[in-house]
Amino acid sequence: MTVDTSVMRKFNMSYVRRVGALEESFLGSGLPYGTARILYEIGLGAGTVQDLRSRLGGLDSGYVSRMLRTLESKGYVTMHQDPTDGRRRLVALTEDGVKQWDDLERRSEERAHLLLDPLTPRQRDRLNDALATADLLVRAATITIEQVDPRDPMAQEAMGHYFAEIGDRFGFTVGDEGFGDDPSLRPPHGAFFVAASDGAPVASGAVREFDGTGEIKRMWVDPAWRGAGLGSRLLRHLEAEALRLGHRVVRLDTRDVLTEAIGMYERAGYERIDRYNDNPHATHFFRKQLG
Amino acid sequence: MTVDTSVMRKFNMSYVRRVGALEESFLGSGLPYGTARILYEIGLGAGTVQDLRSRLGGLDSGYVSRMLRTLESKGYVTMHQDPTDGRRRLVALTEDGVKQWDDLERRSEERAHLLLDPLTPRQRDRLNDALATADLLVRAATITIEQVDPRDPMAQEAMGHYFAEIGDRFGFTVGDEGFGDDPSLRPPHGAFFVAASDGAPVASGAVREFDGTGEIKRMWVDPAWRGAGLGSRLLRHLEAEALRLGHRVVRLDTRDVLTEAIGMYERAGYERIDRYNDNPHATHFFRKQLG
DNA sequence: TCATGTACCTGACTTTAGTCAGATAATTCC
DNA sequence: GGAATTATCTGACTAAAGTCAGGTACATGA
Repeated sequence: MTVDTSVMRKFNMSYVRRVGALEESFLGSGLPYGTARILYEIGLGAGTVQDLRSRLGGLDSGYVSRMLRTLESKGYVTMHQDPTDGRRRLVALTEDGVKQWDDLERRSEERAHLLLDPLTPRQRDRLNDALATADLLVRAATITIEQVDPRDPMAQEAMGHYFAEIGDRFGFTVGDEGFGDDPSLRPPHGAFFVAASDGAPVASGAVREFDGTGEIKRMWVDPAWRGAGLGSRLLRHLEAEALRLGHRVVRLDTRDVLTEAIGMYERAGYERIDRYNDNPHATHFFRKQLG
Repeated sequence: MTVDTSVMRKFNMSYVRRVGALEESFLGSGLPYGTARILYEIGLGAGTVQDLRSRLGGLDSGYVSRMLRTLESKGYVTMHQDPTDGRRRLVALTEDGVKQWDDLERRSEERAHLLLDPLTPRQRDRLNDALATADLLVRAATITIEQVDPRDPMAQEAMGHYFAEIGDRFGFTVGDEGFGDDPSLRPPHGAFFVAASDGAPVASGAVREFDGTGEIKRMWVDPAWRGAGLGSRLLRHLEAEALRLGHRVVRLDTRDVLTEAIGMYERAGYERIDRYNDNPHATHFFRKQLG
């Protein structure tokens, strides 16, 4: 497979040269780049030091600590012990810190204006569309699918969306049953996967054993992400896991209203079968031979 | 006028976080970022130290000199005196330097692949389209229109394109007449403008005095740039200059085959008039009241 | 031909960015 | 309740990035 990277590389070159100095917008604020980024992330809503570090891509803990000390001494942030876990420290902007943050915002805004203002309204719309598309696809490409414990906060959040959506779309709400913790979705006979972008779950799915064969459960894709090929990617992942767990066949159930999902299953090689369980909300049943 | 910058800013955030590390591709090469960038630019065709500094955005001369010394001691570049100006030094890659450069290329290529490979072919096409559109518009927005002497290399290059195109499209070639140097396009009664992107001319145009009123000449827009609003922008610029030169009226001639140009003149408020000169190739004549 | 300017270089310096090895206090797990 | 783990901090360090003040050789224009 040959993939042409020239368009992307050309774009990177020229865009980074012109704008990539998003970084530069942090300069001139009197704060070094790293420190300004930290201040900015705090203003964006980082609560704990941990949170901050993960948002910034795993910076050294000592390094971050030192920068926080700098910001504290300048009077931009205050730090307090987290009441729910005494090891953690909560970070917050002071009034002066908020001012600094606004200043960074303003600079960033100015920078964007410098580029957008010379364009006609039609060109601006085209540029917005192009950037939004590129953003979505680049995000989609950098999504990672990871196995997590179904009790993990990420998994819980994903299932929360999943059930909320079902409740929303079908006029019923789900109680604790099936949400909190379902051991069948955990090893050794099950597995739960979450696809995350920027630390937020955007899709989830699980495999478990049911009646001697593999079964796919909890398939959910964030509405904003549908049509980006994420569902199929996750499905392939789940099938591979089912195979690893020793199944040659997987089954799943779904509902007639979920037409996109049904189309996806069919494209992925699933065939309609008769009802195999007593799920009252399911209307369609599928199976696929693996390997 | 309120302009929504949020899409662009969101894009910058996420793109720079993921890819903006075009920079990172320079790392792992054994060279620090700055030094690697210098090596890369030399390979791209920088000839003199001066050239290099301007391409890199005006770095400190001492800083660049020191990095060149490093590259020289590693055997990646050689430096010689410029025979045409003994103050200048010419920089070139050695064989080892070319190897290093290829290595940087490979890394940059790998980085792009990392992003493109997870996408489906259709998604890749969409991303390519989006990035190409964004690239064009961003370039268009950062174009600067500058007044130059018509004898300046930039102006000559632009006029070369202009006449080549006319020769190409109308089956005749133009001799020296009008190309080399036309004093009427220079101050005090004329002005020549070039719009440049990345140092290459993409549009040109001139104002001069003819028969007591202003006249617009040498209007040319690079074919790749048509439809990006560049022509109108340049036209407004030329009109402002005509006004500054004391004219209340500008005229121009054009040819019936140039339908885009004619449309642009009409949208800009030009009205058809009778022939006012004896240009054998002109078929349409326009005039506009300024101020 | 001489003053002025240009292109590049050297040395001395500062600030940023980042790493690594412990230390400390709170929490979690048997 | 004690051991292991976790979240954060401190200190000591290095390399990279960048600035500034001269200095030298060459070029240019009156």
